[in-house]
Amino acid sequence: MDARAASARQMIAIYRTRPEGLENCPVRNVVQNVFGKWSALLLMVLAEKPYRFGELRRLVPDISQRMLTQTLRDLQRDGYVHREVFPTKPPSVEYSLTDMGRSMFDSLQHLLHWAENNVAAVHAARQRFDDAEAGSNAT
Amino acid sequence: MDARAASARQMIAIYRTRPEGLENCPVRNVVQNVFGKWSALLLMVLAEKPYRFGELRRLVPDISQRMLTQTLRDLQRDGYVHREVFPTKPPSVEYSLTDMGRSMFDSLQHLLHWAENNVAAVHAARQRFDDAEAGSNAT
DNA sequence: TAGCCCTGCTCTCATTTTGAGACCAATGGC
DNA sequence: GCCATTGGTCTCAAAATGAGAGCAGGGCTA
Repeated sequence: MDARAASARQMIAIYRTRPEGLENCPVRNVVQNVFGKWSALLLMVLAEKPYRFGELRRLVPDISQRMLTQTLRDLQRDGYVHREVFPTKPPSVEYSLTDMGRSMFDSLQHLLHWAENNVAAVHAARQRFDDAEAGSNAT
Repeated sequence: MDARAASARQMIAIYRTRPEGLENCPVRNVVQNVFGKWSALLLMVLAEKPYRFGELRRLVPDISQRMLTQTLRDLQRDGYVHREVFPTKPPSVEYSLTDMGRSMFDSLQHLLHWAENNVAAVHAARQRFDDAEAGSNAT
């Protein structure tokens, strides 16, 4: 009917033509990395300006060094992030968004803005759900 | 400078004012659920039309029944999905997008469309990365 | 009336992913 | 010599996920 339904049908169609399974749906394959636990947050930080490894670590203190390394490498592999090593002593590494990363982030921004504008509505929905659940449990 | 950087700064600012940690960043808290491994896919399917539990299971065969139940409950809790039980024998359950779910999905769509249009570019970037890595390993 | 199937789940256990923190090499300052 | 810096990797524990059995309540068929 509308673009929304058409897109869903298209993705489902792509999906169902492949008996091998959903891993082969190309759209999902691309989106999956952006949906990683830390990906969006790092992209958001890097959208502001380039940062060094240690700076990212300080800006996002609840990420482990291990996951920071891994997430940055995944984003670099997909072409969203550029990694540049400077021959200082000790060597420093700077991460920045590529043009493709900026292009993708512009699309991601719509969802982030929706979230900013609807935090209260989502929290209200959660509250209603939890209250209803507690009520039915207490019966 | 632009909206992109302003939004990042805003989120980082919200974040840094809370010594308790990033879990309290309201935007991240909301977005996290949409970024779940199966959330976007289910939203996309439900954007087409309402479906019953078993239908969703057949449409997305590589999701486990456990994760389907759990993801649908999370989406329902956040107010994106409506769950309705019909008193048939045996009872059947229908899941559909709420108005809020549709509103959110419209924002998510931008990213999905970007992915559809850039699958080839991402795959090319991955190929370059993997080739470079293999080359440096073989040195 | 026994046995089997359907619905939409939940429970258990194995595998995978993530987190916490130690360790590393090279260098600079004291 | 000794400790701190850089950007990592390695190991082991905890958490999330997958695979598959079990379950309740009915309707079929025989």
